[in-house]
Amino acid sequence: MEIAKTYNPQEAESKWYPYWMEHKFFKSVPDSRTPYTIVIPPPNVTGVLHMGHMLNNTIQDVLIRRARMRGFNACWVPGTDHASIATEAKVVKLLADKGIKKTDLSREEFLKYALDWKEKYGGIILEQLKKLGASCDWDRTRFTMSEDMSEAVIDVFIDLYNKGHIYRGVRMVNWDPQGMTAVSDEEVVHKEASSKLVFVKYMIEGSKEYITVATTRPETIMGDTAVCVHPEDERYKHLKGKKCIVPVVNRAVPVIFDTYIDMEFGTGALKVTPAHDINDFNLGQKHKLPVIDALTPDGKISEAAGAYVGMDRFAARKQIIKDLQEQGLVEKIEEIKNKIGYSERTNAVIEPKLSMQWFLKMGDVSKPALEAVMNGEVKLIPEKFVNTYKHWMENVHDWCISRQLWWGQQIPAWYDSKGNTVVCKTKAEAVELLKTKNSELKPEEVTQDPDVVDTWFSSWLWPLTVFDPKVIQKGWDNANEDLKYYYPTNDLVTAPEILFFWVARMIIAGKEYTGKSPFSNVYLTGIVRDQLGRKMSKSLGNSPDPLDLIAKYGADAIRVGVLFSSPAGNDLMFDTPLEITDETPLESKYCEQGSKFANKIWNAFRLVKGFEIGKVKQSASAAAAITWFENRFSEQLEIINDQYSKYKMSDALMTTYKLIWDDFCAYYLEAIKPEFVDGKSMPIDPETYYKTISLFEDVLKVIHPWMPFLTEELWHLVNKRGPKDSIMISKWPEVKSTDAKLLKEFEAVKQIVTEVRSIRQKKQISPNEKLEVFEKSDASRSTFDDVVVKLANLSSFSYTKQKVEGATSFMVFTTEFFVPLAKYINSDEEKEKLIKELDYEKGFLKSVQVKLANEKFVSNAKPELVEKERKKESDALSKISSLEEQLKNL
RNA sequence: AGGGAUGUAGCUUAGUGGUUUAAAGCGCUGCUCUUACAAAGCAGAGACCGUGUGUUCGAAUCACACCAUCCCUACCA
Repeated sequence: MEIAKTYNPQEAESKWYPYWMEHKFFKSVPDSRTPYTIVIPPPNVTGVLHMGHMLNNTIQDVLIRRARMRGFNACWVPGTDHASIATEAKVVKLLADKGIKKTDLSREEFLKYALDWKEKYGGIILEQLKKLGASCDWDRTRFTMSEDMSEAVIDVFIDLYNKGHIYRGVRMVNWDPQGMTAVSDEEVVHKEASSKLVFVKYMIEGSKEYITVATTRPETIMGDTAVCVHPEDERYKHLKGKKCIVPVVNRAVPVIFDTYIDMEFGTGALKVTPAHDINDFNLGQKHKLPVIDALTPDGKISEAAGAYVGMDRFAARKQIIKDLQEQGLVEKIEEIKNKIGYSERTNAVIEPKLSMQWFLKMGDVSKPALEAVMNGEVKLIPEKFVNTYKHWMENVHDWCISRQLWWGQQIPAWYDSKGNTVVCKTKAEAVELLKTKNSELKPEEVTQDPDVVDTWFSSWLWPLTVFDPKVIQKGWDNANEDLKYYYPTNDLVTAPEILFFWVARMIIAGKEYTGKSPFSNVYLTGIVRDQLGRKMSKSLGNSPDPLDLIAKYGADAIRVGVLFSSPAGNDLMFDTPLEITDETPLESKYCEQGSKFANKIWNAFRLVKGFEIGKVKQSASAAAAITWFENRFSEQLEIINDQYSKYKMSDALMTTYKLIWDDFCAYYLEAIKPEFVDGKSMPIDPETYYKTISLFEDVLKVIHPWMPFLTEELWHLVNKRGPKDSIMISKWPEVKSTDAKLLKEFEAVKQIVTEVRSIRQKKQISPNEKLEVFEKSDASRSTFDDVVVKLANLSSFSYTKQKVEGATSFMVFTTEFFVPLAKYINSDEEKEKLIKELDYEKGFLKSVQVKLANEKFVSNAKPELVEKERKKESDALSKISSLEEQLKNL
């Protein structure tokens, strides 16, 4: 069979993913094995795969594939999140394009459109994950708004309400005028902006005097109900009891005094707009001021404002400034920097707005969740996030959980016409309950709250309800087999930015409903940035489409590429071009390294496959190489396992990479490779051949979590396989005890080989010319002599008790080696080399001797350390005397 | 404004008081198409570990200050 010279990833990817699916290798059902479980952070139904998903899901897949091979019952639960605001916005826009207004539709009609949209587009991202090789149990695919999952959300709402954790009230909330809904504190992104600070004159009633206030939001002037100054402020003390005239609407409002005011800022006078600023609202409460809501929910000037009605808030701002300037009421305008809140979902400027909302009291429920992280029940990786977590949990505000949307779980609160409220599941129950408060109740007047709950109020149940949606109703003790088996899950892999949004809240819900945290470890990935350190985003145009990268380099290469330099919690500076356009080629050195690695392994296979088995005896070098590689493999595997256990993913990958490239390919395969004689390969002995196949299989196994497609392809080529076989379900290799002395000896072999190669390089001696090497030692033979002969291409490797004349020399550890090279020796070069080495050794010796001469070191340092230094000293001395002798002989 | 994190070769990282005078991968330079792989092989150059001051017999590693970058929290109109 002709084997392609280069690995073709596309072919393997299209072959093996369907194979895995067909044989249900991803599927998990409870059994007697120990479970290993990951629930996916459900991507939005509106989402498409981006680099963040790429990183995140590769890590999850590596963890789950390795766990599966280690004999755990591995279960990775996939699914999507309904994303209220984003999805509703998408559907509203889609309808608008068809000329349909949301307000023209009934709730049911709208939800039908939304569901259709979800059916059509909501699964795209999951299909994309398959291209990556994600080994999710697709039979368990969940959706946060499916009927059973939604019912659990409603049950939780009712339960928490009955426990007194949920309340309804008028509060200042973050209003998204584009999404036309409240959003939580966590969904507001504050960004620095340069704004105009407008100094506006407010005339004092019945006087020609005026007071100047500074504002960045002139469009809220119509909502002003006072001007506030500091009671100690000498400039304004005389205004006590006076009123001033609000411009535009010419309303007289009181001048009030409060220590809240910062006298230094602006003019020390603040216009008070209780409906549009949280602090003004508090001031208004304190001073019993009226509230005038000057804005409509969609961010336009309201009827109540009395002027500029219907104008957009930003247009109104400009217009008002212009009009005030014309009236001579603007004293000056300054440019200032301030922070402006934007909606995470729609990017609209957030408007503080008073409104009636539902809240979850966070005080009590958050305590067990804080404790779980502090006492190590939940480990955050890296640990540095514990501080951040603690800070947030100790300063947590009540959570606004209602959203003025239709796409989501409708709040199970019911009202009558007299202002009574009950919380329960069905209208029938509500009627009964309301009757106890209102004896004249007519069933038809009972209405349900039109709002839905925050999406996070549903996804915080994710690790529970993906297994048993009924757990809230039945209680943890009656949970189904799945939940009992898989919960608590093991690892959660997610981005630090949703540590509070989601992770903290899942712990809260887990603690509340099962008494247990939903996972043991939370691995927080870095943020994927470009080479300038900017977060990759659509709007910047610096984010490559992962599918394009996969098409170019192959999925395995990308998986390896993104993890090569991404330690936990540190951002990943990805190296694709700064601007992704159709013209610039999509290039990434990281991915290239990944694809070169795939090709390297592929070619190692080609070599092995080309071996011809013959009736020959195993060579000494092959036997020695096998022993060495078995030891080396175990030694490195132990390190790799340890790195995994510490979630040092990049390190585990790098160690694996070097084990394969350097040890397996560059040393092992070179050592066992049969000789070429007269342009023909000699046959290999069966023992070495079969051992090599088995070692190759071990090597494939340890890289399989990273490169599932390539390894599956080779798994089937390297040996005969049954019809249902897969490397996916093979066993992760065991660590065996290793011979440290032997490993150390081979390190010397590597150095000898390097030294000989270096001599060839310097003397321009062809790699084909065989050389002779002598080791100055009392020994007469050691295990790896034949390996040295082979790798360094020697005619002989022998031992001598005296120095060899007419030879160049080198040292490995403290042993001297000679290479007779009479015709190549150039004593000047030799001298130079020796002097350079001698200088280094003398410098080193000095640094050691300084330490040893220091009495305080000798008396204070641990005895074994002093011993070590003495050993260093004697080694250096022996090297120096040997070097000096060589110099003398030249 | 407050809090936190990070700063080690051109890039990405490892190293958290003494295992050679700082390690690796990529990149770079030079040489080699040697029959698995030029998507390769071989060799080499390259960092006084952000800056400064301390603690210590000894500091990349600990402390303090400063600088830079990033993140989080906060109502400065």
